[in-house]
Amino acid sequence: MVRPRGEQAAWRREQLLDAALRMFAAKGVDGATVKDVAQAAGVTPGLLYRYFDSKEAMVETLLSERGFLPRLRELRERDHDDTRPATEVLIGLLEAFDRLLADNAELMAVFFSAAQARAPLAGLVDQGQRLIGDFLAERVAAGELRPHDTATAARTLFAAVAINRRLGTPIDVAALVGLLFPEQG
Amino acid sequence: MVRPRGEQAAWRREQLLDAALRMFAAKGVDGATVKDVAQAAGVTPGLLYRYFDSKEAMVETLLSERGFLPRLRELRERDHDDTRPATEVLIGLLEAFDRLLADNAELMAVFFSAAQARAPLAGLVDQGQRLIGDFLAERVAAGELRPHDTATAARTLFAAVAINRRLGTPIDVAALVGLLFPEQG
Amino acid sequence: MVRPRGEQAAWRREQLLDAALRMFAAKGVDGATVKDVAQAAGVTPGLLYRYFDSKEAMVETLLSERGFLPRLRELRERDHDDTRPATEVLIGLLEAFDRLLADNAELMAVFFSAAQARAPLAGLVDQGQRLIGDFLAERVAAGELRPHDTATAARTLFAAVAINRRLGTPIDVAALVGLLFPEQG
Amino acid sequence: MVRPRGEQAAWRREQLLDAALRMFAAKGVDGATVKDVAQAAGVTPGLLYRYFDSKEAMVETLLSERGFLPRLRELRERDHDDTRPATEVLIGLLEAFDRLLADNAELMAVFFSAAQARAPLAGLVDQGQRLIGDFLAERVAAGELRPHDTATAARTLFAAVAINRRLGTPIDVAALVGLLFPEQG
DNA sequence: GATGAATGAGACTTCATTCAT
DNA sequence: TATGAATGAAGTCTCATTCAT
Repeated sequence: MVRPRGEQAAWRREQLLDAALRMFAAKGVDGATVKDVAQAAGVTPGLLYRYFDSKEAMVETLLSERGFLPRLRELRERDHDDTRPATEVLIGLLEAFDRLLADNAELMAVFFSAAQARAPLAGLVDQGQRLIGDFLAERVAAGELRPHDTATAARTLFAAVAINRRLGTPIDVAALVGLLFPEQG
Repeated sequence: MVRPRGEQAAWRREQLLDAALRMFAAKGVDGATVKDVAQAAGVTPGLLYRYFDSKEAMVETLLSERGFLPRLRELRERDHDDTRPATEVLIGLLEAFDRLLADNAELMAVFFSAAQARAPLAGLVDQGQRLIGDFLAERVAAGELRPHDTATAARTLFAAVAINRRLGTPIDVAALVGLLFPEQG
Repeated sequence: MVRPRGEQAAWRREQLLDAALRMFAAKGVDGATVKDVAQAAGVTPGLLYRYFDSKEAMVETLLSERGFLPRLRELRERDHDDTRPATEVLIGLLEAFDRLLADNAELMAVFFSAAQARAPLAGLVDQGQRLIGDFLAERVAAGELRPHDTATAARTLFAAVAINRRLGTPIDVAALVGLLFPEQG
Repeated sequence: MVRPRGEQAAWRREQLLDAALRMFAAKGVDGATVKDVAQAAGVTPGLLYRYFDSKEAMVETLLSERGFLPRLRELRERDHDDTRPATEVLIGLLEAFDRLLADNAELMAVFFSAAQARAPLAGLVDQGQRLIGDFLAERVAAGELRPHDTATAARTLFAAVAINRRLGTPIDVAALVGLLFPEQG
């Protein structure tokens, strides 16, 4: 297929992905029809096929191009050599992460809805946990935090933020950190 | 419609639900066809409609009749007046909970797959968190555990167990509890 | 796919093939829609898919199950040890062949229309030519016919009958045979 | 619609017809898309519609403008008062005809593929048979060939050449003529 | 109680055609 | 003249659901 090129084409492509994201999140990947997506974008269904090979391809594009990983990496780099106290940095990190999930609630929904999308979801979780775990290990190594099972701690922190955000009942990150590192408060 | 009655009918009904659960978990609610379910049960599609109004009704029945709540309630009652140390009981509780999720992996999948299943899922989480939260509060009141944000702690513990079980990477419950209550070890 | 079984199912299957043959012949394989075929059979399009995997499969079934080869073989066997004069038998053979094509005009049309159906068509021609060629060779060997290029003769006789039948301008078989074997008249 | 004029326009028109012929022959008239044709011509689909009303119109143009008749007429005129022996001229005539079909294999394919192309095909056959029939009649009248059913002979010769060329198994024209006119060898 | 042929609605997708640029 | 984004109609196929047996 010859895909449209040029500036306007790029814009249209993004617009279609936006619409797809919205509909897939709202109705589930299977529940939303190509017609739904087209209507949401204000075009006719046929047009989608000038930009994507299939509905399935739209989902994949969404998952890969709009995945969390790029933004997760940003987070990692930004907070890398922060000199503030560990708990403060950790709170910032978790809040940023929570915000990331909040901003991408629709994408989250697609992650959960996409039929065989267990892999990308696991990848997200894995990356997030590693990000936090590495940070904890650093600060333990630096003697700032008491020695502890940093891997389990990371998984726990991550899980607490993620599942509660997903359920629309965001957790108080400061309280969460205070729970695991009371001595630091 | 006249629904079948009697002993054999009840058995068949359960059999159909079993098949539905299996197929819905394996292929997603939308991905599994009525024919899939019928085949899995060794009957023909038409028969399903003598036991359920629609495919949709099968999902709802699964979600309500086979929900976690009954088994959650069992957990709550069983461990109510346990006299062992708090962390020990907590570990037992979380492990039981983890097992519950493991035993019902298929049901979990349906919970996540069914578009309209957000509410029941939230209910499960809510109940689980309350169960743990109440227990923590009890033991804080009894002076056994240090005063802390028991609600947040409950949500955290629950989340850590649930999400990791869901992802097929179960967490070490003892380590988890040790993380939140190190002084108790 | 579980294909219908039983007597009525077999009947329906044939009925659908009949309808398909009719429509494919009338409008061409590409020109006739599944809906056309279904309507011609007095059913809904969906039903076709209980009996055939796809439209393409219908064409293939038509070409293989309703091919000419079985009937060609009958011809061959029937006239094998005929003791009448060669030209008389030959005329009978060609007439039978002409009738075969006439009776299956629709199938012929499908043969010509089916996208990549060059192979079956070539097969038909090949068989027909061989049938005639073998007969001629026999009678030459028996000294009844003058020695000649029997292969070319067979191809010629076959072609003359076939193409003219196809074009709706059937040829006079006796005249045709008289042309090639004037001494025998 | 204003059709392009001028020299370049005429050239482009031919180029588009070339591309159409190529694609229609390769994939069948229904199988080849307008986009296929445009791509084969190195232009975009929209352009076709400045030169032709529709895809259908392209087929018709191909059938009428690129028909065999003009070249058939050439043949007729060229060999009109040939003084060579009848069989020799006949062989030349059939060979020229065979070559004509070979050169236009693609056009032949379109003739067979296009649903509505029965008429032009019949016309071709008719013209070809007449051409040969007239020649035979001439030579019979001149006393050079024995009296025979020249019409049937013409149809037979024509059919033998045409069908075998179409099937990619060209016939030996000299052998063919020798078959019908052995006394002339 | 159980079957499975049949339906009807709708899903995804393709493609000839148009039209603003 | 030429482009190619966009449309609308239609095509193939799937599937939840019904119903005569």
